[in-house]
Amino acid sequence: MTVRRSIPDATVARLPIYHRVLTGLVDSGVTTVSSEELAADSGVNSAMLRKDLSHLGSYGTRGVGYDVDLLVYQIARELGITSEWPVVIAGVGNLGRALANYGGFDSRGFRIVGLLDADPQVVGRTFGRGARAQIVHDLSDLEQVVADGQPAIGVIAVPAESAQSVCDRFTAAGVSSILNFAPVELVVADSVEVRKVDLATELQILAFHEQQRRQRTDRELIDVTDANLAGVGDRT
Amino acid sequence: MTVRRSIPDATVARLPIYHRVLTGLVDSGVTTVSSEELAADSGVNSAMLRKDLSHLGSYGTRGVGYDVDLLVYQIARELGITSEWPVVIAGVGNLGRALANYGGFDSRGFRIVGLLDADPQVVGRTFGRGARAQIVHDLSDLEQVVADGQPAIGVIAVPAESAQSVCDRFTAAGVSSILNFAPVELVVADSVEVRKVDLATELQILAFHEQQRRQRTDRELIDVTDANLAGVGDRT
DNA sequence: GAGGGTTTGTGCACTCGTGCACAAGCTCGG
DNA sequence: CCGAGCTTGTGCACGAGTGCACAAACCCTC
Repeated sequence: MTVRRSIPDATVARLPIYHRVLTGLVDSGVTTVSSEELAADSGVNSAMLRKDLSHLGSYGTRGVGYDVDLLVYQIARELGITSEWPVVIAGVGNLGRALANYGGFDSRGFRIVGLLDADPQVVGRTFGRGARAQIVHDLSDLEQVVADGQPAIGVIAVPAESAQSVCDRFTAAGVSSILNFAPVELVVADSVEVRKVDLATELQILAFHEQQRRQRTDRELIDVTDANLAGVGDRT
Repeated sequence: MTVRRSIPDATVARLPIYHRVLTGLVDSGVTTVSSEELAADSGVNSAMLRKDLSHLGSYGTRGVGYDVDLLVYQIARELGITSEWPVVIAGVGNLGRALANYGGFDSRGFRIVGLLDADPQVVGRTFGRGARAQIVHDLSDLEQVVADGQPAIGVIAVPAESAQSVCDRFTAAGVSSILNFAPVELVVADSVEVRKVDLATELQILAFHEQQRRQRTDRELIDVTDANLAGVGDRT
């Protein structure tokens, strides 16, 4: 009798993927799926998928598989998609706009309740289509926007210089979860959770592995020890 | 005598952060830094930082700390920032534009050699400021753009439906590293490395923890077991 | 030149994540 | 009603990552 709570972080990070894949299956009219199929579509090992799902409870049927509708619902409930999450976005540059226009938010329970920017040329403009349209407020009205919309999640898409300041004001206003796109390490109280997405870092990790691969193949061609990397110079 | 190669993945993922923080220190005129300080600025444990850096070699001085300039160079070399990495971006929506305009690319060795989009209204337009300006090519010219620019890294910022197709064409044309922003699990050959950034997933992870926190505090207020969630209601 | 203070580099132990392999349990046909 | 054939759920072992704690090594002062 495992206590339902305390799902491993690694599992939580994968649940949204399963949920997305399963939603696709629902649209395709599939009603039952095996761990093998779902794992393949999600790009993970089937044993890991079963263990992940077992943390939510025992919703599969041995010899058959999982009921797609039931599984979608259970994952949605665990992730909190069943309720609606107000989100506020600071910084309406290209990145902020990409988020404001992102179609997948509504269906996953997120609702943008405020856009903020410091640029007077942007303040007052409207982004987002149809019912999701939102006017951009001045960044100085942050506290008021948070008070009105009561967002639990704040997105920081402002330049690095102002990220910490916006973060401080968010947390002071009661925002307890922050998604940070600015390339700085935010300092926050323990009660606040921060997740970071750094585009340059991701590219650099790819570049590193790319370089490793090239050095490896280089070494297979000409078998020279790399002891003398004195002349660093141009890698043309 | 550890063999220089085979740096742990977890370390590789942090090197870009150290590099960024150190670059900031250089700009501030700092010449020497201790593991304690650098770790604090990078948001990690100091022992972990020292172990990370030890994988590059022994570039610190006991009793003193690390020479900032030397460390910046060594990390840059390890990450491959010393050479230039051509990058091609497919999809010039808000996200693709955010990348095209991102200022931190040049300084980290990345150079955009091609922008691609399927929308005729966007093809032919120019994005990026000054010397980084780039004309948007038609997506059907992907192979030609890759042949001309010889990019090692391809960024996929197209809608989910066309992501796999673009990915296949990228890899067929010789791109061996892919950064995927589309919410799909790409299927590729083993020789190709894919990294994924999914905005909705990040928000859902935050929402999950937010919900956990609320349930925890709720339970402290009213101590009711959640055993009876039988009446789930309509799952139309 | 010697000793105190400081900081790096790393051995060690612990935790977490992953995947194999198999028992438990379901369905369906006879 | 029973057995064959699947598929789930999980015990177990292995590997990777993390952080404490300490020896090794350096600088500076006297």
